[in-house]
Amino acid sequence: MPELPEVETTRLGIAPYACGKRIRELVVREPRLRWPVPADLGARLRGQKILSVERRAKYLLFNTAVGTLLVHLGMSGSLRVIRKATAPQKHDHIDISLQGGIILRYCDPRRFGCFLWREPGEDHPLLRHLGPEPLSSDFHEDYLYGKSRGRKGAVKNLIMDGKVVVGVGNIYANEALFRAGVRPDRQAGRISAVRYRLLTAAIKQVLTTAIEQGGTTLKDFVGGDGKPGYFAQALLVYGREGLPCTRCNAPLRQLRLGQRTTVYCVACQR
DNA sequence: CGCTGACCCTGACGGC
DNA sequence: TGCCGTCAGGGTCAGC
Repeated sequence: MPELPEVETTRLGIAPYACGKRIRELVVREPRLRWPVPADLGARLRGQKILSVERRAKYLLFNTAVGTLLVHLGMSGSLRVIRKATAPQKHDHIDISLQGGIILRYCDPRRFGCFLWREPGEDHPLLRHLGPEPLSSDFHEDYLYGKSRGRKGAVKNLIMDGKVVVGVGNIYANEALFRAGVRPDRQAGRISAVRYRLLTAAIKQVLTTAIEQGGTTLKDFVGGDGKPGYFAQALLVYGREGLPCTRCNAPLRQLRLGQRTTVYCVACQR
């Protein structure tokens, strides 16, 4: 489920329950995630206080004095707050049991997520080559324009490339391109600086709005009914193939780019 | 270095 | 009902 807004929503939802608490134990029912959960992860975390919960790209970082627990939700993962112990369901692979009885329960049917360890000061390979955060000032029009020069691939693939900018998943790539009026399959290197200004702004806007609306999902999330819920945000193109464009009424078209479904308006996006 | 395609896994859904 | 193919919001990696 998670795109960046949902990861951020998750972070905001669990941080108040996790920060300052000690980890009682890590209960790993299924270690076979994207990479195996390290066998000594529980031993490292036991008794450690969670000093902060940060996010980098779509990774959640649980910082302790002895190192950092690195969590990715993959495609289908969720991490929710369990107030009173209930029986784990089918794909509830890991519990982070906290002092005070709260459990952070990790569910991930497809097991594309991960639980890994980072030593203090370590330059972790999974984080090493990540591009700037899309909502930071490091991500700006000149930066994206510069990155695009010489690239022959589709612009949609460029903005979904984590080495260029992190956190732009398939849904929001589609949405941002529509709002910026840029065709997803256009060669990245052949788009003007002016249009990269529009695109950069659209990416920031669409993610900001989604995070704000993710905030409304927050209560459900923390309340522990387990419903990941999706953003109430109206998606203008994603999932609307064949339906009329909200701007010009032309039927939206679909194609595949980098093995991912792409929807756009032939008339509005150039 | 840039780009493409394979791959990791389960579940939902549509067609027959 | 059941079986089969297709698709799904993540990302890494090998190979050219």
